[in-house]
Amino acid sequence: MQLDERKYTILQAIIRNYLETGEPVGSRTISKYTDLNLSSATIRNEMADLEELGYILQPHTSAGRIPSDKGYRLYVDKMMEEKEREVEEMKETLLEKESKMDHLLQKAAKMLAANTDYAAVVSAPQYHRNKLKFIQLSRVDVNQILAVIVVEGNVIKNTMLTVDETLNDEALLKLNILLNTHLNGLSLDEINLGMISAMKQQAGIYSDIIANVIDAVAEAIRADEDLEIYTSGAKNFFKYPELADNERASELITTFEEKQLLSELVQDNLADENNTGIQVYIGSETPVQGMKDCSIVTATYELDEGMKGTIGIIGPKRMDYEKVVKNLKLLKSQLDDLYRK
Amino acid sequence: MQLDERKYTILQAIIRNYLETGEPVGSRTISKYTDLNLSSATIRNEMADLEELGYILQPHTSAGRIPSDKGYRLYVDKMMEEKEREVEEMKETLLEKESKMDHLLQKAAKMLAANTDYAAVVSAPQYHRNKLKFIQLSRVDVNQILAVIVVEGNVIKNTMLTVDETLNDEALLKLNILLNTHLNGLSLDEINLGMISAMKQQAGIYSDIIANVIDAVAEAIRADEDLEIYTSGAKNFFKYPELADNERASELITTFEEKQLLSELVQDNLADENNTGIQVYIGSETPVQGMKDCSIVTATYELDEGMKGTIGIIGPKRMDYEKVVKNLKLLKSQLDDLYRK
DNA sequence: TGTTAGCACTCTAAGCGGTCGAGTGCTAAC
DNA sequence: GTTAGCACTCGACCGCTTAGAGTGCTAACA
Repeated sequence: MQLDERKYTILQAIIRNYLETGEPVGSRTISKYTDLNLSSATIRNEMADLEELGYILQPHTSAGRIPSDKGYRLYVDKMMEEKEREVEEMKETLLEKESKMDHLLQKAAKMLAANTDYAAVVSAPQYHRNKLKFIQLSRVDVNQILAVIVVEGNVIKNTMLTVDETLNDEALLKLNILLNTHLNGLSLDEINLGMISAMKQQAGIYSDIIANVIDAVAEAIRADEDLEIYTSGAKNFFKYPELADNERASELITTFEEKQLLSELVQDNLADENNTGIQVYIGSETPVQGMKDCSIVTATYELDEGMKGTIGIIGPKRMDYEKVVKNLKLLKSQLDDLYRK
Repeated sequence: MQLDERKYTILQAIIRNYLETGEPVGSRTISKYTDLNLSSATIRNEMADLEELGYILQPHTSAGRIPSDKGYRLYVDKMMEEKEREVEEMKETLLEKESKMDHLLQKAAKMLAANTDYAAVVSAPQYHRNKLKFIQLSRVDVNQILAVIVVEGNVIKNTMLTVDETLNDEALLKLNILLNTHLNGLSLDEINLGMISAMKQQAGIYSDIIANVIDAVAEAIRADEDLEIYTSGAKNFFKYPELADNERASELITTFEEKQLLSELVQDNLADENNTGIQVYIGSETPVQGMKDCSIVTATYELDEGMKGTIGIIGPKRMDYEKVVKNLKLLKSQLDDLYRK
């Protein structure tokens, strides 16, 4: 058996209706809902076929049908093709250029959640190709030294070091020069042990300081370890009865609170090199444990060469995919443009 | 009518039992539960009195009694007197000295939530008496200057400035000296407009840079504007049926997610100057909207002179106050000691 | 051959009445 | 002052019935 034009129209009608109501939909409803002018009996025959093909499910005998994951998938794939351009003309920068990245992203998540009535996730951009740009040690107090480390992409890391020996300004200057001449422009892979021990030797009695700074450098470069994730709209889960029962809600809230559990999602998204558009995970397709009853739609934005982050929406499987995709594309294009003009 | 010894014993028994079960407790239960050796009928009489006095409530005729806010309050006040010392001997540092403050506090919240089975809140310490300690401008790129600002208490703020004119190293050094000689050791109140314009004049064509740096300084000093709050254990709300119904849960989760809504709590706590111990808010006493059905227990910790933060537990009114107080005192003493030895 | 009307069947949700048990207030007796 | 006893109240629970939605199947129609 094949999925012909009419079957797809009926499937589409079932899904659209189910998205609205959240209730299983029956043959009579479809018979009126579409302009196919078919009786409920005919629809029933087609529905039996669609069920056999695996696109729809019956929760129990004598209930209406609901879309299966496979059904949603088909629907989403077809829909995505159509909606491609729609967004282009809506581009207008709603986001002012916030000075602080974290505020900006938190605000983006909030906006996304508010616009869609689903839960939203935004990950801070991750910096790949990370090279050290600049190191500076400064005296802050009689026995305290501040190390400032700047990595390509202007990620800044500060570390406070306590020094026992009162190291004089001249020695500090030397250390600064030593660090910068050796390390500038290098990536993590390029900083090897030989280099480090050479530097330590040159630093003499201050080799401890070098060791501490190196540690801080390593931490600054692989910043992806504590990937920052912003969320908003957890309360929206409660708007959809199929997610709001205690057990499920508790699981979702936990995942949402322990933001690191969402990192899978971000990783999965960024890993996909040639993924320029929108990614949709339906039900069990999800890379995140504990969200099997949800659908997740994500997009990747790119602030600057190599600085990629993820934005996403989490909601019930019967989410309004069109609205979600539109919102994500919009936000994506805004973020993409933000630092590029 | 007066609250005598026996009435209090009965009240205590009612509360203890209710804490365990979450169900209204009847006279027969109390008759057996206590060692007063009174029949249920006598208990009933006393309970009628306690109800008249406002310490307990009857959800409906022929149901058992549950404690009122006033009843909890009495119970908590008495309990607190007794538990004062118990904690002292348990002090052992479970928290390793984490290098990163934010990680440490997030971990503290997590621990608190895990130990108590309630939701936990931890606020990052706020720095009062804030004085500028150190400013440094460094060239990072041909037209990029990094400004590092260190405030007393070693709060560090970085700002990246883009400069049009290619300002040379000598000029940069001058600006550094200018900034440090004028501003070091000053608090926000002490930096006035006259001072700023004098500096701008001396800076000549680089007055823009001074202006930008001053802005960053102002932001660094009043860091309390974006008070950082860490939470954990939102899922625990679902363990208590009286909080887990959709509407209430949604409200709680929202408050918990929008952490800024919890700032009232922190402010309230810190404002109370001579509050050295534990604060308990029962039901409607709460300073946080949307937590009227909860009890909140908080403590204030002090990392270093003037660096105060708040830790707290949010749970149902029938929370295990003894356990909660013990845990908070423990964590408080750990945090207090952390940077003091 | 595809479409449709009709019918018997299934299953759920909702309403109803009865019963049970926990708990109360009151009264009278100790 | 304490207690036993009793009538009363009220919610939880159980089983039953009913209404309604929706199905699958069959037979008739174009």
